[in-house]
Amino acid sequence: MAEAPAATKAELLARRVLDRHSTEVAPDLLGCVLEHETADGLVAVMLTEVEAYEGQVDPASHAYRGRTARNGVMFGPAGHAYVYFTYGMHFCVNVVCMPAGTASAVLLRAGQVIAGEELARRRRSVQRGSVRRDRDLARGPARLCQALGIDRGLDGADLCVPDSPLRLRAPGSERKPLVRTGPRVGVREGADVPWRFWLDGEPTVSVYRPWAPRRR
DNA sequence: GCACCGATGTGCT
DNA sequence: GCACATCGGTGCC
Repeated sequence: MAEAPAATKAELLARRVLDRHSTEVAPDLLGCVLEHETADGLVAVMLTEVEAYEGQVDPASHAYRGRTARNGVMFGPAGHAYVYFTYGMHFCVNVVCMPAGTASAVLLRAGQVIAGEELARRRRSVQRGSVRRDRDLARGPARLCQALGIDRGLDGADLCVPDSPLRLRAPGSERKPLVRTGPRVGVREGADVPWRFWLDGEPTVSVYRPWAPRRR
């Protein structure tokens, strides 16, 4: 019998770890592994960059103006995926934090593909050309979703149960690199809080782009 | 590496 | 209408 890939061995992340404020959960998600199993195979990504969004008290959060059909999952229990569609063509995935009734979530911005690299590369190459560098496979929130094959169909998926197709695993036993913080990418309101977290020296971390006004 | 810009759907003001 | 929790291509340094 074949040995299971290393990425599938670590234990699932306990829901209680996520049942806190996104600002506390976010740094703890660095080094964890998000994996998605489909008929095509399994892709696993070790998270290297995340951002915290604090719901109704955070003007940059989708939940700031209350519950809608789109953001409903954010108001549910911790440990589920909030997947949204943006810029007319991209998906992004969040891990929901805090108990039901309180909206709080961590946006998964980037990671390193540690299993299913061939499938990830195929998914990323479908839309345009070919991906040259390994580090670009899941560098950026929309690219991370594309590499993992995540879309709105996974909105609300439970990340903390073994029979779910989308799962979150605890970090490996290696010593975790230094966590760095800074302002969130691409937000105007709420640009003053350092709620972006990333692993120091990781080449998979996305490029920081401060919000800039649109031209016509 | 950086600046610019078009593609494109959805949820708001 | 317009602003987006974005990306990939082109042009330039």
